[in-house]
Amino acid sequence: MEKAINKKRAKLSRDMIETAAFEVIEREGLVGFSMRKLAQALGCEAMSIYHHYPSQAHLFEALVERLICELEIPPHDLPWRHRAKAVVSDYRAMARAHPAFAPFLVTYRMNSPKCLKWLDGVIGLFEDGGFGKERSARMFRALGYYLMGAILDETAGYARGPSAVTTVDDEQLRREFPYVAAAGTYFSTGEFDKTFEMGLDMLLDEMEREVAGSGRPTLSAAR
Amino acid sequence: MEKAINKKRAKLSRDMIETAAFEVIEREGLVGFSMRKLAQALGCEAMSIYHHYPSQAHLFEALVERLICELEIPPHDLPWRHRAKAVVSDYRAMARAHPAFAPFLVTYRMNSPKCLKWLDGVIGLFEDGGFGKERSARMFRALGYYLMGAILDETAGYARGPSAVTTVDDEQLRREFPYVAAAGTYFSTGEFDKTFEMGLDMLLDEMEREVAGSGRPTLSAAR
DNA sequence: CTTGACAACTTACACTGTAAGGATCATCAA
DNA sequence: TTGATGATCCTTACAGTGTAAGTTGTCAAG
Repeated sequence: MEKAINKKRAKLSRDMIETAAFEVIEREGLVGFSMRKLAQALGCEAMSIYHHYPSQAHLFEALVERLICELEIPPHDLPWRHRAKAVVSDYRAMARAHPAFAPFLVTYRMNSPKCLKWLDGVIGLFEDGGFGKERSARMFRALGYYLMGAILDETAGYARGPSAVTTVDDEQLRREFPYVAAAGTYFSTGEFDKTFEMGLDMLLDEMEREVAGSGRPTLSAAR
Repeated sequence: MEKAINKKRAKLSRDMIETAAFEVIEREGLVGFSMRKLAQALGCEAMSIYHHYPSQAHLFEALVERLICELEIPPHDLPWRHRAKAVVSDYRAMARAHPAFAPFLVTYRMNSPKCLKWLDGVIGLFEDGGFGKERSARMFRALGYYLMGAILDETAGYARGPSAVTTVDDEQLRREFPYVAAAGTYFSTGEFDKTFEMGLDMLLDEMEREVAGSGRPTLSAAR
C-alpha cells in the first residue's frame, strides 16, 4: 500500500552514494555531514548505505580514492620541473574544488593500491629528474608539506566557522598589530594563487639548484 | 549523607580544566575527547565545565591561546634568518609536544589579541629583515604553509588510526610501487627532523637570496 | 539566621554511528 | 508456477555526543 512511493528512485550504487556524499559535505560542511543527512539526500534510510560501505570511514576513504584516481602523472618526456609543478597544481585544483572535504583529503594517509600508484608516479618524477632516492623522498615530502599547508589555509573558511573568542576589530588591529594589518591585504582569497606560486617556485628553484650543480655548495651548505 | 564524597577535590578553575583537557586529548585522541570524559578526569560532572566555558569550542580556543602564549619572539638584534628559524622551530616543538591536539592547533585561525601579538611579531620579523610589506606577508605565508603541513604529517599517526581500506603488504609494495618503497626509508619518524630541516633551509636560502640581492634576477625570474 | 550569589549537579533533548534483525524483491531451479 | 536464495533496503534499538534548562548545595555578607 505504501510502496507506491518508493518507485521514484533508482537502485542505490556506490557511484550515486559518493556523488551525493560530496554534495552533502560541501553543503553541510565536514562536521555537519552525517549518514542520516546523506540518506535523506539519496531518498533512502541511513542503514541502507551500510550495505554498500561497512562504515562511514570506508565511505570517506572511497571518496579520497575517487578524487586521487582523477589525477594523472604528467608525461615522462617533460622536464621534471614542469611535471612537478603540474602534479602540484592538479592536486591543489582538485582539493580546492572540494573545499569542505579538503581537510580530510590532505590529512588522509594513502594506503590503497590506486592511491599508491599515483604516489609512486610523483616520487618517481623526482628520480627521473636526477635526484637520488634519498633526495627524491625528501623533496617529495617538502613539496607535500607546502602543498598540504597551503590547501588547508586556502580552504579553512569552509572547515570551521568564525572564531568564538573575543576578536579584534579593524580599528584595533591597525593600532595594535600593524604588521598583521598590513599583511592582511595579501592574505585575501584573491591573492591565494600568487602567494602559492611564489612559495612553490621558491622550492622548485632551490631543488633545481640542487639537481643542477650537485657538486657545488649551496647557500646553506656554505655558511 | 552522600556529600561526604565531594570534599576530595579542589574547586574547579580554568587552569585545572585546561590542564586536564590536554591530558584527555592526548590520551583519548582528538575525536575520542568528550566533555564527559574531561569531567570524569576532573572528578566532576560534564555540565560543571560549562560554568567556566560557554561551549567546547571556547574551551579548545583557550587551549590554543595557552599554547601560543608560551611562544616567544626572538630578540630583534639577531639576524632575521636566525629569528625565523627559531620561531618555526619553537612552534614545531610546541605542536609536537601535543601531537593529538596538533591538527586542531594548526588549522585554527588565530583572532584573539594574545595570538595576534605573536603573529605580529612573526610578520614583523620579516619586515625587520628588509623584506617589504608584500614580501613579508607572502614569505610568512609560505613558511607557514610548510610548517603547517609538516606538523600535520609528523603528528598524523595520533590523529587517525590505520586505514580501513585494503592495504598492501611490504612484498607487494616493493614489487608494484618501487619508488614509494624506496622512499619509505626516509619517511620514518626518525627522519622527520632531517627532512624538515632540509625543506626549511631551502625556503630560507631562497628568501635570503631575495632579500640580499633585491635587484638581481632569481632563477625563476630568469627563465 | 536570613539572603543572595555562585558553583556544581541533574535531567532532558536532539543528534550521532551502527549492531541486529526483519521486510521486500529479483533471479533462477524444479 | 512454485520455492528457494541472495541482494537490497528498512525498522528498531543502543550507547554515545553537546548542551539548554532547571535544581541543589555552599558559603560569605548583612
